[in-house]
Amino acid sequence: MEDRKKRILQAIIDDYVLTAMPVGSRTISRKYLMNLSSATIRNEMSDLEELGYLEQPHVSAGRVPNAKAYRLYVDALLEEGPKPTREDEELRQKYLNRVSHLEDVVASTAQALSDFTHYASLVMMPRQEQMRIATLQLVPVTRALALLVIVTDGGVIRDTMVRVSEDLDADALYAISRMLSERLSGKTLKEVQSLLKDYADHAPGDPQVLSGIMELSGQMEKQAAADNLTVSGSHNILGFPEYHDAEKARQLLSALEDKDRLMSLVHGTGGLELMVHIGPETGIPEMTECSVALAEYRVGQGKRGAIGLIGPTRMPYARVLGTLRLVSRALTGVLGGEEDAE
Amino acid sequence: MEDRKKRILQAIIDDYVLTAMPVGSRTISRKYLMNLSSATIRNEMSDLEELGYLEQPHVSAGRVPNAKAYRLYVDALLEEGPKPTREDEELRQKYLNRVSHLEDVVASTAQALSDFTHYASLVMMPRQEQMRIATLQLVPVTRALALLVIVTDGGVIRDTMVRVSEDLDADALYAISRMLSERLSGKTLKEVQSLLKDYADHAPGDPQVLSGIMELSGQMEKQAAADNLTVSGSHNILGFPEYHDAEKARQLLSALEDKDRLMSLVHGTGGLELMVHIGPETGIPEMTECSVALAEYRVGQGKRGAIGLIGPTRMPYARVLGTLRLVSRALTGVLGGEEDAE
DNA sequence: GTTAGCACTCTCATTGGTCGAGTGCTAACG
DNA sequence: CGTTAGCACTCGACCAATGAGAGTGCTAAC
Repeated sequence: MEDRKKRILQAIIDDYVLTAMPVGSRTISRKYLMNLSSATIRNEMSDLEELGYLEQPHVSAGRVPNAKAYRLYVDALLEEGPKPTREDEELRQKYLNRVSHLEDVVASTAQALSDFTHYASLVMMPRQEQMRIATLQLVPVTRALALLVIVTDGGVIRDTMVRVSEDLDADALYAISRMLSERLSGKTLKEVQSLLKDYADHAPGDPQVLSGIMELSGQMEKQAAADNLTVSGSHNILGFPEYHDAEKARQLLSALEDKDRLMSLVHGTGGLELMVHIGPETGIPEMTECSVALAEYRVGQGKRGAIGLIGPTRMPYARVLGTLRLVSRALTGVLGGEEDAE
Repeated sequence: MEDRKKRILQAIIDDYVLTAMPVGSRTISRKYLMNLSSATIRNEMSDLEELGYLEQPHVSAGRVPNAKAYRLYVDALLEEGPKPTREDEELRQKYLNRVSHLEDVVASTAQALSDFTHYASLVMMPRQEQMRIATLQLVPVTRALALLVIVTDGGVIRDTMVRVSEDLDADALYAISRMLSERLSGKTLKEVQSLLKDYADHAPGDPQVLSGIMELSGQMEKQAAADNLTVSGSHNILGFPEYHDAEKARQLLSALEDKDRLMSLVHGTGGLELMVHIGPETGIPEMTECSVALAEYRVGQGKRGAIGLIGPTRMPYARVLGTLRLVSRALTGVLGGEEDAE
């Protein structure tokens, strides 16, 4: 595509991002490309429409950029890499002085992110399967119930109740814990499951505990795949003119509450630091008019989570991606992922 | 107030709950109280307006019931007690076969509640301060960090990282855990704090651990007051005609994300099983046009949490309260509170 | 005390007309 | 040949006028 067409398309996108109104040829000629007349712009716009980058709501309205247009724009963006703005710096400052649980850090990051950008934000915790067990301990709760606490290398804690035989006292549980802990540390959950199967034969511990752990690890795997995705600040969605229609907004918001479907979206982040799903690319019908920008963060060795922002397709992608990249790097830094912050 | 006035007011409320439109005298005379003419109703309505139960959006619209009207209605309702409907039974069935962590049970209850009723739902976890410690255990995480797990009598688990001196190995930590556990079990968090102060003098354990626990219990108290309130299904709000205006909806939704303010609302449930805040009674400006119905549930001895539904003031209070009561009782049952389910 | 009837008020949806923004096309220009 | 000026045309937004409908308050009769 000729350079001029690109510049015009860019101008249209910029203006549309700003105003959320169809952009006319005259606007472009006056505000963006003063050396060209509106008639010329009209011709080019007509071409761009034919190429599939623009759409016209009705015959005498301006043009509106397309998913295809944003995609072109974003792809260029992703290559050169956005640079942080002053606001980003502020956000970064605000947040660098906290150290705590993974859950808390990530959740409050999401909160801050949505408060700050006025978009809805999304957080996916790292998938638990990939985590390796650091320690494991049984804490007695009642005579027949114990809490199995598993600490993983990323500082993530998981726990579930397991039923234990009644004649095990605290000391016995501790002994079992130590033994299991020694043998299982460094393993992933998947490995634990198969290991335990063999193990059950030689059965040096309480068989009930073993089966408890078996059940737990299965349960944890299931839990790992669900639940660890949260959306916050979804009310920000309502601030956008494209969602002034209550019914539309309702549909989007309920789609955002359906974690399972969102999950599949976030999953597709095949190893890229930044990525964007534009409109229909999300694959979720209710989300054809909005985009999801995602950034990956890391915890420990190679465990990946994601944070993201959700807004109308008409997002200021450069800004949004810049902020996300910054925050995800800071997260990775704070959480001891292998990549350096900044 | 005369019985007839009450009946008319009731009819107005019923119709308004159904239609969300101002109710005229003719409607009442034809649909609800066929033995009275519209003129009579008009006279009564005029009286009711003077008494402060009704309002007129404009001179020739019908009447709209007031917070005061709903209050009268709900008070009567609370006395006689609503009865469960078929739908309630269905909800109850759906949910009786789960046993798990407090957090999970309560959260999924909230989810189910909002899905089912199509209102936004709210859950408050029991205040942690009131909880008594059952066991306490230190789980080593790294050389210098341990996870302090506190199990309370209600099966609620809290944990935080504490820094421990590097020359304590797992066994030493266990020994400390046992000792602390023995001395602290049965105490509330408040008590632990003051106890530890005295305790620090005789210092039989690692002083670092002690100060860690001190810090933690303070932290937990703070945490207890925040964070344990969640709202789900808020998208349902957008389904109501009174929130078809995007700006209004946005304000309400952001108010619902402000846990602190909501907290104060829920707190006022001074020991009643059911309660309702109608419109301005909520004390939250953004919520003058909606009501919050709350029901209490119990965990262990005397620890109280709350579940609730949030909708427009024009809620079908009888249904809503019935459902809430049912669910809260079931919750209390499942979670081993002292009151019996059903 | 209740009701029928009537005049009055106010909202809402409809209609028609105007305005302005924006397009596409054509013809002229460098 | 690309660019531009000009013009006719289209379409939505806005406005005012209009009329129907819903609902009220009041009065007088039952």
